[in-house]
Amino acid sequence: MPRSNSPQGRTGRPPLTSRAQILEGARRVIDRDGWEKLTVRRLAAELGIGATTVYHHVKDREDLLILLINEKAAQTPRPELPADPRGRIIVAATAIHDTLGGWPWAAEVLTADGFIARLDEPALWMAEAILDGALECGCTRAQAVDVFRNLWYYTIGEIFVRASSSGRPVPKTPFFDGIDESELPHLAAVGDEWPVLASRDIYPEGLRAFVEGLLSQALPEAS
Amino acid sequence: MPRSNSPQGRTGRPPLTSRAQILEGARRVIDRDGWEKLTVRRLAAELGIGATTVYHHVKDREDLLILLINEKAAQTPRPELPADPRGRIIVAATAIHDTLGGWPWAAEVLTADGFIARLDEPALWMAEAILDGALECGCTRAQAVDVFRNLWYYTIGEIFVRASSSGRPVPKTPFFDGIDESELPHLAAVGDEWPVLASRDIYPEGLRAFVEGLLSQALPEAS
DNA sequence: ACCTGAACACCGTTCAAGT
DNA sequence: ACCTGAACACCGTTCAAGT
Repeated sequence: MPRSNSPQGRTGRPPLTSRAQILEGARRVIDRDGWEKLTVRRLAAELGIGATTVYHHVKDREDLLILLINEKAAQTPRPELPADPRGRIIVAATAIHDTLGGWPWAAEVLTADGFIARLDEPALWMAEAILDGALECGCTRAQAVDVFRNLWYYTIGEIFVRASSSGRPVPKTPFFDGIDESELPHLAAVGDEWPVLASRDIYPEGLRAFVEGLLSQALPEAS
Repeated sequence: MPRSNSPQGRTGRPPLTSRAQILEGARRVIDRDGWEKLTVRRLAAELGIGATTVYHHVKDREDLLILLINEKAAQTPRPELPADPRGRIIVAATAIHDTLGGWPWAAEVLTADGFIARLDEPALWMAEAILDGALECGCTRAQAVDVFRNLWYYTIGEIFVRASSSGRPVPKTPFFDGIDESELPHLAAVGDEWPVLASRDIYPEGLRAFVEGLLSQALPEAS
């Protein structure tokens, strides 16, 4: 796994494949076949190289995904951050949500512990903005990190559910079939309405509610 | 995939393997080798049968996991539900969290759209309790479903992150290495403290904050 | 009706060897 | 230094055939 910006003294066979080409091929596979089909072997086939060659340019599959995420983040323009600190938190969390919404596979890699240390600066401004907003609201540093983590859990959970729901057959009706009405009256009452209700996007409102709750818990006597 | 409780007129070769034996074997594999190792082939090997035989008793891998979840839920005792409706929401969500915390693989299957319709009654009382609590707090039915979904996203997100963090090498220090201090001052200030802060369990407090936020948003003028 | 091995169409990763 | 095919150790699932 050589660095592209290696020191002067190069020797040996010149590279035929660059890291940039690998990332480009990965993007092509994702765009054409969907991210489930992005495998090391298929990527190699796309580039017309041996599967093993890929391992000379990226450490492993996870490394490939992290590189792809950082590249994507670098290309995504940052939204304007409002003056209101709560607004900044909301805008930053929504930016995470929107970015990952189109790339649900990224969420998979981003659940790993310490993932945040592997991200580059363009991907980290969102975390910074959330910390900044929470601190300006009066949170301690630890509380601000808690706010970030809690919003992260919520956001990633929503994306996972959305990701595994899309591309599935529409749930059949009757929905709660054979449910015990006396034991589960409310679920029975919702019944076939469930799929309809569950298809609504509630992230923006849920996020707002969560931010309110987190801040008022952290600062019970705020001005 | 024959039903165990099939009607009287049975003919042909008697079954050597039952669905119950399959689930038992699956539990053994999970307990001994970890859930990542629960594959159809390994399960068959555990039982000393051909991999293809498994498909006579369960539809596919996902079906196997759903059966396992329903079995687990049936064995888990239900906690006492407090009289306070908010308390009921918290207790039910915490029960989901605790149950899935030990079975992170279940979360994978439970993100699928319409998964809730495939659960049996013992697994559904938690959803019922959350709806019940929200309705008693004055929510409409749609709002109550929103409360459930939002808490579900948060809970499943926390479990995913926890699951992929456990069993990993402890993140190296310095944590945010080579970070741009002028661009990301708060992240730089947290620095090596991040892994310590991130290892704290914040689910209970986050849940409480979220419930507060959701209910006060749904009922702005509540008594 | 139930069970089977063989086969299909894949995975990620390592290793010794070639250029 | 870079690239390779072969190999290792797996996957889920289907299908035609056996008992």
